[in-house]
Amino acid sequence: MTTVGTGRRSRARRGEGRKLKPQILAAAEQLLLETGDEEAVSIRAVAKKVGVTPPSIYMHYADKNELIFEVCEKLFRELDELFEAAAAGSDDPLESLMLRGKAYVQFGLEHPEHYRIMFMNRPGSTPDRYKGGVEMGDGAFVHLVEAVARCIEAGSLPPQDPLTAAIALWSSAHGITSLLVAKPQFPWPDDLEALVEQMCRTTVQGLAHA
Amino acid sequence: MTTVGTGRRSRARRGEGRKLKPQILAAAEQLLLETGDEEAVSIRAVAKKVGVTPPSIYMHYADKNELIFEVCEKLFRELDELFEAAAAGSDDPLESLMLRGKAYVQFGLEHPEHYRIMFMNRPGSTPDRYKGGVEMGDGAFVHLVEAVARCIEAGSLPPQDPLTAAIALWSSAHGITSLLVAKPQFPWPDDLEALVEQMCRTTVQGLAHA
DNA sequence: TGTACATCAGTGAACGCGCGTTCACTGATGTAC
DNA sequence: TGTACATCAGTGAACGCGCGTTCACTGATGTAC
Repeated sequence: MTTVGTGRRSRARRGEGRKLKPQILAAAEQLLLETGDEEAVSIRAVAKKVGVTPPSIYMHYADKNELIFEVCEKLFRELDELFEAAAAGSDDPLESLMLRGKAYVQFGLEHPEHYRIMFMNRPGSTPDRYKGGVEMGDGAFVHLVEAVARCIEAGSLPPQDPLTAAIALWSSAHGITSLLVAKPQFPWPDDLEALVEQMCRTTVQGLAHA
Repeated sequence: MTTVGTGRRSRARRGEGRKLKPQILAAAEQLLLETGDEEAVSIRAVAKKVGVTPPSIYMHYADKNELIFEVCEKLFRELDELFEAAAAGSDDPLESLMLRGKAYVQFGLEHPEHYRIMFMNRPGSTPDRYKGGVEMGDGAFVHLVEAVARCIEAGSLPPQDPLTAAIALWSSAHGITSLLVAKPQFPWPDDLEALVEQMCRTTVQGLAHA
């Protein structure tokens, strides 16, 4: 467990109190990554990691929910950017769709605890501010729907509801990802990459023959 | 919150101590169902529900893990039986496969918290006794692989690895189920049944064109 | 048939833990006069 | 340039909570003699 910034932290100058906020956010995220355990991200643990006492967290975040929420918000933003970058890897719309799927699964496997929080958590633990907005709705999912629509326009997929098709794609990528994350000791085949590839291909294939 | 058995419980006669164990198990399961919250299933809450003091739980279960484990074990057994019954609904092997998928999703939607524990939980919370056995490995999954193999033998599906195909089917059913469970406030289409139907069909279709 | 005794199925009180959160405070820093 | 003062960025101690688990016990019940 490392401390963010200087080990022994000195109080910020007047007017510079805001500097602590991003450090708290970063500490929360790092803590999640290091421990791989959502429950390890407590106000007390975050405060300790930043090098500050627990009550001072409340100067920057109303409560624990708000902190966790901001962590998630940040992750979702990064996720969307990641997908767009991956999708840009091919000009063929169908191939680009596959790249999205693979990037999705790869993200999940590389950051299982992040993935868990984002996609496998009991709903309602997130604060009121989000009204179903963040999730997958704001960025990544909308972009996925658009990508599917482009496939249909280009004739790579037969005419169909892009929303339903996008849900199918998301579902299948999420399905394999979350099972791998939740059941690592299941007798999975050795070549995971091939499994993911096949899983994505099966769904795309299924949509192509809808 | 109801009490299992008589409200004011009288101590069991000598030699009849074993009678409490199944009641504890039932209380734990009921508590999960009623509250829809895994964290509500604490030793103390279970004891209260049975009408007994917390320490007496330890006469029947070594610790909390063992109790939770037995709850899961029971659920998995029931799940397997449910699938077999659903699959028996059609003689056509491919249709039978679809019925399995739909039964799977239906179970998840009807018992979201059970589903969460069984398929969306962090691994490692389960005790040592299970070595990857219970899961989906012992019963239901093996039966799914066999069902896929029958489809291939019958010529309903082209020759392919039944294990990989079964994983694809499980993944897609799990994908849509777990997303619906985890993200109820996502703007899902109104007709969920149609969505599930389509999801299953897409995957089967994809396997048919493998 | 009566009685001493071992056993069994629990009870009641307590342990230590980490948690989110609140409250009254402190002390360095900038600002107004 | 000097000083009183308000403000800001925190601190330290404590709150009440529910948790899993342990320990010494109790009192009814069956059994052996």
